[in-house]
Amino acid sequence: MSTSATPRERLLDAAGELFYRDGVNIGVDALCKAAGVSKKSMYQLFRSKDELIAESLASRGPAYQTMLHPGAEDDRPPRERILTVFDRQDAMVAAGNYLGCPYVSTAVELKNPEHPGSVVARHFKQQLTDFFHRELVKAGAEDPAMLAVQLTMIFDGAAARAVVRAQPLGGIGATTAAALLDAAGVQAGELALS
Amino acid sequence: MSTSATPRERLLDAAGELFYRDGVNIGVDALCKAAGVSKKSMYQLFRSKDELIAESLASRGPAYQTMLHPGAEDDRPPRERILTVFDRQDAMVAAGNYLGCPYVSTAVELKNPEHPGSVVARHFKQQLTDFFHRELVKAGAEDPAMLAVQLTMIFDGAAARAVVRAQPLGGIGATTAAALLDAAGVQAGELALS
DNA sequence: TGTGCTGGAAACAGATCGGTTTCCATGAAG
DNA sequence: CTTCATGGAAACCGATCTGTTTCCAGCACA
Repeated sequence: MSTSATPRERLLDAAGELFYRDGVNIGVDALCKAAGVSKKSMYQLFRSKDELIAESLASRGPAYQTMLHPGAEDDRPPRERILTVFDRQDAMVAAGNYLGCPYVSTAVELKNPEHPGSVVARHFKQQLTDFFHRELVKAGAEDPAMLAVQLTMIFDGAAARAVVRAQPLGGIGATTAAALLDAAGVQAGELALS
Repeated sequence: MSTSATPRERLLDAAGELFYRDGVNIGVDALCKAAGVSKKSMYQLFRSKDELIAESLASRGPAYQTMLHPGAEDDRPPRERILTVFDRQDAMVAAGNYLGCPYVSTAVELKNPEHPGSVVARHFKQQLTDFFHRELVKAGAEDPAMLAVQLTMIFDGAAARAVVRAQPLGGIGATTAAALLDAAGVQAGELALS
């Protein structure tokens, strides 16, 4: 437990990790202990545990996206940029420390779709769909909106396979996404006709 | 709370519903109250709450499969029989009482893949894959094993969309499954060349 | 040296957790 | 009527839950 970061950052980090690994039902005591922060401080920084759940999900969004999405400097064609997301997910599954999409898992545990954490989860899923949509528009796909949703669905399906520990079938997410892109005519190297 | 069924049946029914609706963290007190059974009786019938979780999941398997899979009397070609699963899932989502696949959701909440409930979840997912596989073999698909896994993945992805309450896109599961079947050459009305 | 603020340690509160036990109403068998 | 097994109601256990409060060590600043 490094004391370098501020108590708020330490709490958000510990929350992001423990809520993901042990579920949102982990106690505040364990959380504060892991963060090296007293409960008093925690309740001064966050109104409630529910707010901490939402804030920790939101705070990890950018890092999570950087981990999944290819950067702007990656100038490969849209199809490759899209498949990169699935390749990176596959790599996390293969590494063995992937317990499903943190946003979907948290939404599953919270049940209530109006919970602030569920709202963040919905927002993040939309951002993934938006990324796919942008790439598909660049590729000149015929129905980018629907295809983007389909890709997001495959992403979450692959995550579910990891959760239930189904017999691993390496690269099944990327394979399926590629099949869908093929069917939609988004081919390797194809770019918009701009 | 009907007193007609045996205490065991009442418990399994209540558990199946409440664990699904409120999550496996609901207390045994609330559960027994809903089932009209005392805790004493519950702990005579089941060794622990964990065992009740697993048994309730297992007991609901057949009914859940009957709800999703087309029956043997449905003699339409494999492609239609496969798409029926997604159509029925879509119907449940549209009806508004669908909170995701009970087996995946429970596995997400339990975290531990060795938990008896997680084992049942894994088993059920395999059964869905097996159903797809049988139909794909009947249809003479080229790689039925992989395609069956892909379809299961789409099923779980569609379930995840329902959980996070993503903007509904009617029939997206069936549409995607159909696109995949098209790409694999499993066409409407096609049957095995037996 | 004295003052005031920050924040951790820990006790506390009231509720609930999984699980066990006691007690008693009921109803069938002799 | 007596006897005995069933099973519900509810108390009880120790642990843990979210959230609050008290107390005090440390430290910047005058």
